[in-house]
Amino acid sequence: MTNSGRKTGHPRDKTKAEPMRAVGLKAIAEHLGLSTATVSRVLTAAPAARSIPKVTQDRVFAAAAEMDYRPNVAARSLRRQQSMTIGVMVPEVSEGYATLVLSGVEERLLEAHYFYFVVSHHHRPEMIEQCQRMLLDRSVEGLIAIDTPLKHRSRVPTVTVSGHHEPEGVTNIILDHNKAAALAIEHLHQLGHTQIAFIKGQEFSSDTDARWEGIQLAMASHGLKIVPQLVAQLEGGAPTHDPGYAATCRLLATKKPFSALFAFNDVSAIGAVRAFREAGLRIPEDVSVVGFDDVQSAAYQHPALTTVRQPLHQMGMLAAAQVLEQIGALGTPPVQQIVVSPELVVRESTKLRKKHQGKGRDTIET
Amino acid sequence: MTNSGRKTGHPRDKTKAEPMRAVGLKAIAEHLGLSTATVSRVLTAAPAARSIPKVTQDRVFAAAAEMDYRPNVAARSLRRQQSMTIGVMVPEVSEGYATLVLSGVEERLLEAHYFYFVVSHHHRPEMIEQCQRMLLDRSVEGLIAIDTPLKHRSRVPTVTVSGHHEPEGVTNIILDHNKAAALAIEHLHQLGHTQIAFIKGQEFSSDTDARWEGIQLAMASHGLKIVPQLVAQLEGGAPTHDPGYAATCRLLATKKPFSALFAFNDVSAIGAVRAFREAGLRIPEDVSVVGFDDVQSAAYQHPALTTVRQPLHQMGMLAAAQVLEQIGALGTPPVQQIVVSPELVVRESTKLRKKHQGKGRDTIET
DNA sequence: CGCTTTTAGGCAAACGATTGCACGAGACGA
DNA sequence: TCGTCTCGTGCAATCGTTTGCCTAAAAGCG
Repeated sequence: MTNSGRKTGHPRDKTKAEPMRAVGLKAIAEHLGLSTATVSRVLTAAPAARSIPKVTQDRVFAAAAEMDYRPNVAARSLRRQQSMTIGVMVPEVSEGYATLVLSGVEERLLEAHYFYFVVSHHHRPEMIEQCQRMLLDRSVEGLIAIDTPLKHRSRVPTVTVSGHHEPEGVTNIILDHNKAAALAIEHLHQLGHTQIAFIKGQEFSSDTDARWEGIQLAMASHGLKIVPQLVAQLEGGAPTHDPGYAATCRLLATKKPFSALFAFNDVSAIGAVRAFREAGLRIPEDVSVVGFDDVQSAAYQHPALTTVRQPLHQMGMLAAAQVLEQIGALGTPPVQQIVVSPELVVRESTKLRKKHQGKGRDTIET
Repeated sequence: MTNSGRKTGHPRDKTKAEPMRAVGLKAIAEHLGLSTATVSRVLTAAPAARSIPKVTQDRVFAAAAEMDYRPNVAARSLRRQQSMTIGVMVPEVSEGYATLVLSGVEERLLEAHYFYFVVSHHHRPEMIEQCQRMLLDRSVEGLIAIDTPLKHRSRVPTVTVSGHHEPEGVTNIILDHNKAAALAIEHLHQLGHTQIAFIKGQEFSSDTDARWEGIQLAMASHGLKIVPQLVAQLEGGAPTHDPGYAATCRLLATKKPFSALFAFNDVSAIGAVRAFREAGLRIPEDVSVVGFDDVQSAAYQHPALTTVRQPLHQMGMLAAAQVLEQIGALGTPPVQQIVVSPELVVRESTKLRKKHQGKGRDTIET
């Protein structure tokens, strides 16, 4: 595929093989004429360090700084029985949704000096099982599952982001899908749209059902009917716009008229836009399109996508905060569910419905 | 910002407090009437296990499986002095470029049973310094720096992806920027474009200079001149299309005519497209645009972006492979540089130049 | 002045897996 | 029959920190 040329390697660096073992407590202790116990207590600000006089403490700190002491994590983990690491499971690393959440997770975790392992399972059920185990084997202290359905809970605190029907004991960070659907439907309804088509999520996506229920509720409360032929479901797991494109083609093939589309997520919405365009339909003049998530590229599209924004970064932070809380059993009690609110971002892909349609695609409200 | 409602928490699970310590070698050994030494040797397939009879080995394996033995990573790391973990530094986790590389890294590392920590530095130099230290403190065995300029090498094998001017001893996975530029320029030239505008990368981006040199070479070899006014530089670190938009506005403000733009990356190209459109210019009819990287959303754009693709996933795999190789001092010798080839992906944003321009923006070749 | 605290810090046992060295028992060659 | 090997396994030290328990001097106090 791509040629890979190689330049000469640098010689295996055997020069001045520094046998300089990393400095440990031992080294500091000897250097100071103290015991490792004392040094450890000072450096970790252990309660027992209260009885150690200020001057000694300062000597220890000074020596540690000067000798550039770095505690050995393996030893510390072994002794303290904690790894300062949590595991994160995602469908794909390269995809917009998960990485946005991930950035929130990272931010919050690093504050607490925790690190995280990421593993992706590409929606393969046996893989997600395996991921869970691999992470536990690495003795993570907690698990965050992003858009990942868990079969059973683990021994460690677990929180899911956009999980549904999770086993007992796992905390779920979830979007208020009813509100989300209401936001979108209300927006479209206000613009005069009554014939609305939908793209449902893939079966494996945890949000699919909850969102659909929200849509049904919202449609009903606006006195609108869902036309079965105007509902298409995403198929295939690839995180590309193709499924959305295909679903939209199916929608168009039914010849049922509609003036607006509410897609399951932004990337399928983008696929839909392309399909519409190829069918000679203009966005938003002929069809209004509402996406979901508000991934970065939604705003860059032409037309810029009107979408329901999920506070993904914040959800990541909440997830991380929850795990940390449950690990440390800190102040606040663990909760079962945290629901966050969506936000409608109106951009260019939605527009007031034409009263008299030009293409025979729209219908006039009765 | 978003309301977060909380549902009742599940009670702190104190029921049947399992004091069931995780099974260790000790447990297996006792259960079998052997010593931990023997069990360890069998399970790790240590050389000394050669003298252990098959039947004993089988008993050990059986017991381990049945008791669901999981080695304690902390203890193993402590003893073996290896963490089976490598550290990855990226500018942002949520951004397309880095995550694509990351997915390659992950794929290759997991095969070798290695995990990785990710930290992002948001282009802040003091942060990248700190990241390096934090990762080393976590005793990673190797470092991968993605689009991240390193000040000095670490004690561990280090490989950069798209790094330039790196300190001695770090391996660099790099794109053939001369070829990349040649691909783009040649494509545009063949389409009849001679007045080409450029968007250079931000100063902090490692690729900026190498790419620019490639462009100069390519332009010269095609007998084309680079017009200084037609060169704008990206400013600001945000991973959004705004810098590209702004740069393009500056380009347009010079009133210098041009019929094609070669952007530093896809997201800036997308920003450029928007700027053009707002200025009443059509893509590709009035201006051809070439992006760079081929991030996911490039293909979803309207018009779909012609771009120079970097094999990012593969670069990630190569990076991971190099680190592993250098860690294990396996067969192949370490190399200083691996260069991969770009690929031109022609989509919809470039087009044969009009001979007689409609808007007075183009020039006729002399 | 005796007695109880407090102050200051050391000893040594964990934590769980790995590994160099050793040891007893049978096999084997002289 | 007496070494000498190889086989099969165990002992115990080690990796670097943490921490419960201890000692010993100094300080407080009635």
